[in-house]
Amino acid sequence: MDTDLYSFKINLGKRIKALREERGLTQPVLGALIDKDYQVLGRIENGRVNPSSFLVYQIASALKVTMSEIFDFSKLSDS
Amino acid sequence: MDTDLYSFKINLGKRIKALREERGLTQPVLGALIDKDYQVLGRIENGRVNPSSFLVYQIASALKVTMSEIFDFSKLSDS
DNA sequence: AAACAACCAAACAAATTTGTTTGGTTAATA
DNA sequence: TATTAACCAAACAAATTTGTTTGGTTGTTT
Repeated sequence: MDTDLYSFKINLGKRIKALREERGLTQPVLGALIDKDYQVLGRIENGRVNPSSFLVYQIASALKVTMSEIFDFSKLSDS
Repeated sequence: MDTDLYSFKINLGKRIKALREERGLTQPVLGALIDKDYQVLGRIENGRVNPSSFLVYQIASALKVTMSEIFDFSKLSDS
């Protein structure tokens, strides 16, 4: 479920981090792929921001996953 | 193609508008479903903003479509 | 030990989105 | 004609994201 903003940010961050690590990419390397500083990714992965849809779209493209894949929070091991 | 921000906003807006109209919903009605003024939707549908991922997520939920469905710009009749 | 890479997090200004109000257009209807 | 609904668009303040710099931690390597 989890439809509030706080949980959304946390889950989105976890999902992006998991997908990035599955591909063996570091934040600096993924950042270079989308032309952003690694701090931008860190902020997202740690759930501190609600990133723009375009930014998530760019991340999905760089990770070669669909948007639905990124937002499929059911794939997260519930902490 | 179309990876620049300008095209992204235009295409995202067209896609949301198309999906909303397919369901016979008005901006005020869809707005009520996500507890937003209809002007917020108008701004998005007309490509004037790059909405937050959470907002798009809420719209997708209200329209009962996946995020990939919303971001599948290939389904747009090329203007 | 020193150097390096990866990452977290805070801070700041600048840019943008968001919430809201307002005025206008168009089409349908009473 | 008058009214209503739907929509576009501009404007404004407030909130938030974004870009960037800085300092710190951890683990690895030389």
